[in-house]
Amino acid sequence: MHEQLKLSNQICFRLYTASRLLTQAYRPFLAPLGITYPQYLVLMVLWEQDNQMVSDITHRLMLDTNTVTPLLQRMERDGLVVRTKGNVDGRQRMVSLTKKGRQLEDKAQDIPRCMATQWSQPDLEEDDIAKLTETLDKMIHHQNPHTKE
Amino acid sequence: MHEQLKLSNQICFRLYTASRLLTQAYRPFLAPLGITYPQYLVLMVLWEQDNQMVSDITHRLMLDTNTVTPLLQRMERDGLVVRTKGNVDGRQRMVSLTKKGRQLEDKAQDIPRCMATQWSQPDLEEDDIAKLTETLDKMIHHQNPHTKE
DNA sequence: ATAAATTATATCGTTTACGATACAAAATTA
DNA sequence: TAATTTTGTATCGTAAACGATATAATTTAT
Repeated sequence: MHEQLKLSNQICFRLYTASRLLTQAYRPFLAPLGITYPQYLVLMVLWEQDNQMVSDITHRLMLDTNTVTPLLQRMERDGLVVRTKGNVDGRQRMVSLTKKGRQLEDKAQDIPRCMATQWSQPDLEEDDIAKLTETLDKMIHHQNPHTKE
Repeated sequence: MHEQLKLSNQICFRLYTASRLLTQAYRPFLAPLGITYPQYLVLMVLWEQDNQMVSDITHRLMLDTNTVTPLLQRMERDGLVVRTKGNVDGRQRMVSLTKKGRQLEDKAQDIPRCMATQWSQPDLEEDDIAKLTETLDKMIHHQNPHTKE
């Protein structure tokens, strides 16, 4: 048995699992709004600044168009956004919030607090989260094809 | 603009992104073996101990059967495992490595080292990884429906 | 023992991810 | 300007995830 091939030694497995479990924890709050977690991410990008190009969103979320385009198509189908052809550059598509998409921001307002409350626990301190954030940011920066040449 | 709804404040987005990017980093090493990352996880479970029930695998990976069954079916199709009906309990299915599946362990042997080398970097210390592991384990333990009543 | 409830796994439908490829609109070059 | 390359987005195919439901075998209750 190769020691390094044990599941218990795998950082990636931990990230994968923590990501899945935390995303699952969002579901009860997102389902009533009729959105999924990736859709929530797109909405956060647009709530922060409306009318962005598809490429802006892909960069922000570090995803590719082949993931984001269908995601946006479903969001358009569900009346959350509209996609209009860019008039400066005909290849680009501008993504804009609909009224419905904009209104969701208020409904989503409490989600961060709910989530924070839910997994506040004695053995997981503020410091741990800060350190986690810092380390994840380093890893993301290191791995992200956009941030390195 | 609700401050808490900024992407930059989202731990879950960081986990999601770090998980994706790190899984992507495995791909160049796994593709030559003809396996995906989730399949690699299943193999690690079986390399550690062969002949496990589907439920053992789902528990270990903290996944559900509706994810694991199709995963195992693809692995059986690709000749990595076989699934036999349990003779003690007829509902259970025992998953066993084939010769091919067993042989992959040697081929995968260097992957952990390759991965470690690849993202060893000046600003990401041994300590950071240890702390990350610890925090993720706490989060996973807290969120995992199996570990809490 | 027979019916009812439980359990282990499987199936189905929808949404993500992502590699590979296609396509059309710029930008560049010849 | 016509041909070529590049770029932004979309499409296609495959593999995960996961809620909901189905199925079959085991337990429990009656």
